[in-house]
Amino acid sequence: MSLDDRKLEVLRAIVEDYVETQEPVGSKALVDRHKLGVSPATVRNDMAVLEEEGYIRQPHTSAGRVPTDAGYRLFVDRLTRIKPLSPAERRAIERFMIGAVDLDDVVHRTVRLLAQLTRQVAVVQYPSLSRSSVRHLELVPISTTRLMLVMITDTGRVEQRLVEMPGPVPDRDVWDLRRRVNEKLSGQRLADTPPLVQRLVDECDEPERRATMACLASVLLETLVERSEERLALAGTANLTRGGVLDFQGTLRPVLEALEEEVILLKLIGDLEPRTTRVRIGDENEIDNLRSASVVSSGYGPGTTIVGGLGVLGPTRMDYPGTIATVRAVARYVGDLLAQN
Amino acid sequence: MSLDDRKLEVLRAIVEDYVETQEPVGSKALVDRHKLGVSPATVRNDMAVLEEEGYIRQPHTSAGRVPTDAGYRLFVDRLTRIKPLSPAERRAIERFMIGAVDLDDVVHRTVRLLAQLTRQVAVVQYPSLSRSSVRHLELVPISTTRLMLVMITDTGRVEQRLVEMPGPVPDRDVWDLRRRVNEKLSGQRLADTPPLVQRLVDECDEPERRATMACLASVLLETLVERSEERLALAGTANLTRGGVLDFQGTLRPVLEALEEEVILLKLIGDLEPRTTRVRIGDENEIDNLRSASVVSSGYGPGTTIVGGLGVLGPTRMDYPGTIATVRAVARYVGDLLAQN
DNA sequence: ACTGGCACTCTATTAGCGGGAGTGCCAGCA
DNA sequence: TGCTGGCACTCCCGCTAATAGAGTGCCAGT
Repeated sequence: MSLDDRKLEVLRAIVEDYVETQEPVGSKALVDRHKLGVSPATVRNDMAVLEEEGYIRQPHTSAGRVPTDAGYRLFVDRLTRIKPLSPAERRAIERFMIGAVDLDDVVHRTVRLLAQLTRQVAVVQYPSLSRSSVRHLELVPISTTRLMLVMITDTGRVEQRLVEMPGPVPDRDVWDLRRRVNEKLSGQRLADTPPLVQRLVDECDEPERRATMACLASVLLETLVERSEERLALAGTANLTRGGVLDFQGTLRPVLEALEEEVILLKLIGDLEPRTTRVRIGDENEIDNLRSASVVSSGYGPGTTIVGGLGVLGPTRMDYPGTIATVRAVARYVGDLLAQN
Repeated sequence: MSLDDRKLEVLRAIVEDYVETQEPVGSKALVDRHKLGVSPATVRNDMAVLEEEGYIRQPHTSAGRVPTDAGYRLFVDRLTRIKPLSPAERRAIERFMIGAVDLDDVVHRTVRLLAQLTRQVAVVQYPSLSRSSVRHLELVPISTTRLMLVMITDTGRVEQRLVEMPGPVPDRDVWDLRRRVNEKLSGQRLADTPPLVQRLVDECDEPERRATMACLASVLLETLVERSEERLALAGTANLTRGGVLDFQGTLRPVLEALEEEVILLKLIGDLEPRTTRVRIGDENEIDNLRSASVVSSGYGPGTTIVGGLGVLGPTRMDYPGTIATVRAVARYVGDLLAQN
């Protein structure tokens, strides 16, 4: 027994109603609200089948039906009509984003914008270092044996690290280091730098300079490439409390805990494919704490490349079409913004 | 009728028990748990007085007593014996903080440490720009008409801004600008810079350079001094869910909302006096959303100066002595860490 | 293949009823 | 004067029972 058109229509109606009302939906209410052209009894039969197939379930005998994760999945995959953004939303995006002064500002505005538009928790990843190129490296003497290494990427990120030197480094050596490092690394994608950095060390002939360069190199590699520091911004946590304690099966606890872990958040919005919006529903999230949540995420970047991810997290009972549209639009907008640099 | 010693002792007992058990405490339970040397009836009389004076109240007739905000205030002001940190806590602080590689790292570790030790929401302000001095200013050409201005402060903060120039700026001019700006501003406290920056512009004789310098100056003043960008780190939100829904009168909503507003958080941990730990209890917070919360905060910085604030936020029903001790210890530790730079 | 009817199940709500904790008050005692 | 034991009172909490209502599954009829 497969699912004919009407059954799918019934599923859509159930999802839509449940998302809106937050209450299990029964056969009678369904035919009342949606012109399905059949009687409640017929709908009940369809429901029985849908339940059999695992797309809906009843919280208790003789309550209405509620979509399962599989039901939402089917809804998202086959039943979602792309909902164009309202002009109001378009305007909101523009109004929110114009006047951003630097990358920090862009990221913060984006994350708040997302949270506000979707009324959900929003996450935005800073442009990933490994996907950026070096625009400039600066060395600033802090003390005789300490340098501050500042790296600026083409995506506007600025990272700094303190470098402890093996011995005093005179100013002119700093200048020299600075020149050589920039010559070799400027314009290179960060992911490609390791061999270049190694070469830099090898090319030093005087042992002293070699030592300082080695120091610098190790910091560069270790903290900027390997431990490829990803940064995140988060907003809209308060939105978790909408819909009472009903969503998230009683406690926000696990969700809040998950949101505190950068690693987890990165997993949520990582590994994205260009120009697609990914939806992970309930159980599809590998993280146990987020079994009652859904995540809609998308990569962003200039053109079709991806330099980072962004997304929103909410109860599985969420307005998927709207959320997907918004996330996609914002991601595209941010990408264009970056392209302008 | 004033409060004699025993009444104060009763208040202390009530606060301590209530904090521990989360339940209204009655006269019988009190004499059982604390050796007060008097009978329940006597305690009841004392309680009646304490209630009269507004330090405790009963949730319902014939329930036990619960401290009021005023009661906690009295407890904190007069009844708190300073509780020394346990060796375990001391060790935790050290273990947590060693190996911090840069300011970002220090701040993040600190905020997580605070959240973990106090089991509360922790807030840490980055060293305030206005209280820091300029260590170095760097200008990096991004395009012919765009410069990236990078400022490094003595507290380790690195701030960057994009500067849009009125016309193309040749490289040697950039070098010149860079030198002059650094000569004038290095080592100056940021709060003192406005007149100096103005002077920089005045001293330019050629009209072209004057124009670029003016541009630079306006960005410097506007974004770094006036809109003196304060940054914050937050951790431990999940701790709000401890103690069920009982604290915070039912909803986390308002609290979570407040925590999203940087301005509010800054107010909470701002205006601190050196070497003191401030406690704001319930109604003492000006922010309506936080009427059911308490904030323990302290300034930190090298020596007795303050470069930023940190603190924790939790239910009014919190372990004040312990929290105060922890906040103070962490603040001091971070201050010492900064002093080592 | 759809429909109306019907009996059934289960939930949520309400009311009623002790048990128990805690109080306030009072009279007695050091 | 201040503390204590005793006692009646109040109110919450938890339990049970009863009821109303929503929704279902099934069946016979069209």
